[in-house]
Amino acid sequence: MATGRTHRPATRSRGIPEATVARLPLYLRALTALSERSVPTVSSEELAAAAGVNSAKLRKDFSYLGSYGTRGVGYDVEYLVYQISRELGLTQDWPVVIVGIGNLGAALANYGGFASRGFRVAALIDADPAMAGKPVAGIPVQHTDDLEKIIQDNGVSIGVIATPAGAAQQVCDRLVGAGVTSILNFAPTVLSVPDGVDVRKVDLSIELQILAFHEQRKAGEEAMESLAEGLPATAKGSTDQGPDGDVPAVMPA
Amino acid sequence: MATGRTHRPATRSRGIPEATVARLPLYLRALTALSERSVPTVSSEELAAAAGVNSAKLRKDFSYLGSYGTRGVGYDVEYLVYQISRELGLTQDWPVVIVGIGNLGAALANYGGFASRGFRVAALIDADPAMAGKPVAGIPVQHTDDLEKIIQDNGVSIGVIATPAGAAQQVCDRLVGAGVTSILNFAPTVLSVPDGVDVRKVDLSIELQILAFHEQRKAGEEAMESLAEGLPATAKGSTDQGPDGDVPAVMPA
DNA sequence: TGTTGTGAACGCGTTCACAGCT
DNA sequence: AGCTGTGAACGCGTTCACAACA
Repeated sequence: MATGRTHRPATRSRGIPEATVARLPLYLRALTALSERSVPTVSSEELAAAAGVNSAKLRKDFSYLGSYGTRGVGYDVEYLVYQISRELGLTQDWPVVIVGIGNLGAALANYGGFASRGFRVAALIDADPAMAGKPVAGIPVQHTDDLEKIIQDNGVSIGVIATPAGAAQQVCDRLVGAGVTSILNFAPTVLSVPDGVDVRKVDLSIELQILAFHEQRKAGEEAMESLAEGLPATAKGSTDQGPDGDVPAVMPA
Repeated sequence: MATGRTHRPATRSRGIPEATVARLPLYLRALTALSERSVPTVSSEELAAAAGVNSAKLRKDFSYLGSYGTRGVGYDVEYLVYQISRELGLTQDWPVVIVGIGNLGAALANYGGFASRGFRVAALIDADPAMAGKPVAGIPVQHTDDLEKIIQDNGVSIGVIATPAGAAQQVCDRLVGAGVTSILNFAPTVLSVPDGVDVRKVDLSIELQILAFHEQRKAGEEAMESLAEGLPATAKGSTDQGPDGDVPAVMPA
């Protein structure tokens, strides 16, 4: 992946697996909910259930951060919230720009979960001159011409691309040129970026296609079950019942 | 993950790895672009570059589908488009409902990539009576009360949840109760569903937090490099330069 | 000659199961 | 007695490298 390669041999201990990183926000959300209910401690079992993972995985994940639990007791909620927040870099403020203020861009700008966790929408940028100055979610839209200046003035290192596919690479190049090193891409295109820049993508149509694949398979199985219908009902598989409940994880390159 | 477990021992050959399934839409997109430019064939190398993966991975992925290439030549674009579409179940029409027509729901309803590939927005549903009847993206919004009837009348098996977090589980339960077996969840909550129902989630705030983690790390490395500044400039690691260029991939739940 | 298809090696992530603390 | 922390086993996915073949 484009994820900033580690360069140095790594001092060991600073090696949190990517899969673990992807789950930390999940744990943090569950912990925050517990914190709001003033729950003082949780066991790995309870927290895992709330986050939708299994407890062994959760414990191993936490073990990469350090030994923050107490044997026989569980984890201190407040303390864990702090540790994970710190690990994720949420104790600092991250100014973010959103480029492309169409339906989606506007929705993102209005999204509450943004401000809540260390992220601040520093600016909205659109190529349409007619949009310029118009406030969206209380923030005036600025024109693409000023992109570089906006990035630099606000010290932005995270950019969100919500433009049409055709404009995405160009916007990406300008963002990167202006100093952005992390990009969240909603446009249905593969972005190419220099080494050291992280890209994560969110793609509605890909998600739907993956669902369709499984949906189709289910339909096929139903048909097969219909065929086996009249049969003496042997152990027909009963939907297997795996431990269930994994969570998607956007994997890096 | 909640992804439909395979039940039966699997006839072998029907075993396409989940990671491969997640990349098929990517290949399909690249192939569609080539097709529009009337390119007749591609090599694994070219196609892989367009899709942002490496060629060995692409060839192995295709090998799970069958032997659709020609040695010494490459792959026939049209043929591959068809094969992948069929494999993903896109040769049929998938009616989809979107629940929660706020900013995001409206953006999704307006999203063009929907209709393009086998998906059709069959209905928009919202809990706000004031929205009822109002058209969004040309489709009249219907009230939540009629959810079950809408699902059944339209034969919907894929639902998109774009409600606030608080309403998501309840909406999910009703969708599943009405027969939906695949859910794309935009609400920031862990949904619990019975076995056999697939859930994929798209979570802006999680994505940003993952980016923040890497961003923070980069800042840390810069600081370390500053420390090494005055030094005689040994091989300072030169960003290692791995084969580079992968792309994130949203993994299933 | 050029490119696919794939066995084999490898590495990462998950799960198991239990030793180690409280 | 209870729950965490983790070594070890396992399985999936990626990468390598080359044989097969048009």
